[in-house]
Amino acid sequence: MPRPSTPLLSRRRIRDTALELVDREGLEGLSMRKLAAELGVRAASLYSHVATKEDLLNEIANEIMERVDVSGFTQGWRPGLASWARSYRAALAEHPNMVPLLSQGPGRRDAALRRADAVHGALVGAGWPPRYATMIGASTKYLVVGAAMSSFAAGFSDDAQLYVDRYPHLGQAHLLREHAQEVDQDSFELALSALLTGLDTVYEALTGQS
Amino acid sequence: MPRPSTPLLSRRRIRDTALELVDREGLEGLSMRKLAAELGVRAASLYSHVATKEDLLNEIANEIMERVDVSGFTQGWRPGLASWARSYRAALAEHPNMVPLLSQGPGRRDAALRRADAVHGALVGAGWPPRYATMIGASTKYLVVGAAMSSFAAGFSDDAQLYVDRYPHLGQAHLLREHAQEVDQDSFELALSALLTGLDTVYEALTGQS
DNA sequence: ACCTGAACACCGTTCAAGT
DNA sequence: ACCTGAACACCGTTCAAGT
Repeated sequence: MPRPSTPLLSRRRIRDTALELVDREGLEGLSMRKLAAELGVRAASLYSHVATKEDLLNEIANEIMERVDVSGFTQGWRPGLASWARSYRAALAEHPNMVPLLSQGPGRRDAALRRADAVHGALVGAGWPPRYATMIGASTKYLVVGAAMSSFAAGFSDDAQLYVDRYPHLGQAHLLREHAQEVDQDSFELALSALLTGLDTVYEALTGQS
Repeated sequence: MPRPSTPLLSRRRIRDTALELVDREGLEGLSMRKLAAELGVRAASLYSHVATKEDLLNEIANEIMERVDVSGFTQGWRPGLASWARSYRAALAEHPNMVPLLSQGPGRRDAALRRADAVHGALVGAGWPPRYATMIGASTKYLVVGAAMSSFAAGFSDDAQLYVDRYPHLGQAHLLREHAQEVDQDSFELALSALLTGLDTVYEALTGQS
C-alpha cells in the first residue's frame, strides 16, 4: 500500500485555523491541544509542521503586518504617513486579539522591519533628516499601536451604567458602548491630523520649504 | 496554645513580591506556584488572600496607575496635558513588563477611571467641548500607551547587527541598542509637542481665544 | 483565620513507535 | 513523511483536613 494520499495538516491550514481561534476566543483561548482538536488531529502532530507555539504566533503576526500598505509615499510624505497610519490601524483592527503581540516592536518579523525601513527611506527621500525620519516613524507607530491597544471599544466593560453612575464626567462624555467605536475613530483622526500639522511646522523650519 | 503569632502572608506582601517577579522575569514568569515559593508558602495558601491570579494582577495594575499625576491641570490644559502624559509614560516605564496589562483600557481599575475623569473634567473646565475633551484624553493616551508598547528599546532584538545588514536605512538611522532609549524619548516628545501644537490650532478655531 | 496535601482539569513539548 | 500515545514538567484553582 502506498502513502495515504495527502497529509492532514499544512502550515497554511494550521496558521489559518489558529488565527480563527484567536479571533474567536482570544489569545488565551489558543492552545496547541485545542488547535489540534479543531484540525481533527492530536497536539503532537502539530510539531511536524511548526517549531513552537511562539513561532506559529510570530508567523501569523508577520502575515498580518504584510497587509499594511506603505505605497502612499509616492504621493509625498504627508499623504504617505497618513495612509500608512490608517492602513496599519485597519490591519490591527481586523484582529484585535492579536494586537498585544503585533505591538511589541518589530522583533524578528520581516514584514514589520521591511515596512519600517520603507517608511524611513521615503521620509529621508522627501528631505527629512534621518534622525527625524526615525522619530516620525516611531511617533506615528505610537499613535497606531496606542489606538489599537487602549481602544475604548475594548477597554470599557459592557455594563456602561457602572461608569455613568460613578464617574459623572465620563457619563456625560458619551463614552457608552454604542459610541465607543466612533470616539475611537475620531480620536485617532484628531491625533493624526494634529501630528501632521505639527510636523509641517517642523518641516518648514528645517527645510525652508512647504 | 494561642494563634501562631502573625500570619505568613498579607495582600501587601503578595502584591509586592508578585510585581518584583514580573519585573524580574516578565509576565509569563509569574505563576502562583513560583510566587508562593518565593513567599515560603504553598500555592493554595495564596487563595486565602487573593481571589484569582487575574485579580491580583489587576490590583497591581491599579497601584501603578495611582502614581500617575494629573495635578498639572491647575496650570492650564496645555501644561496639564503635557505633565499628565509624561507622568503616565514614566509610570509605565517603571514596569515595562506590566505595560500590556496596563494598556488595555481602564477596565474595572478605579485609579485609571478616576484619572480619565479628572482629565476630562479639567479639559471641559478649560473650555473644550465635552466631545473634544474625550478625544483629547484618548489621543494623549494613545501616544503614551503606544510609546510604552512599541518602544524600540524593547522591540529590537539584541543583535542589532542583524538589522543593520539587512535594512540599510534602519542601520543609518542610529537604531542601535545604545541609542534606542534616546530615540524613544525624543520621538515621544516630538509627537507630544506636535499634538499640543495641533490642538492649539483647533482650540483657537473653537473658542476664538488662545 | 490561615496554611497544606492532594486532586482536577488543564498546559507546551518530546519521543519512541507505528504507517 | 506524517501522525499518535504516553510521558514529563509544568499550570490555576478547589477543598477537605489540620492548627
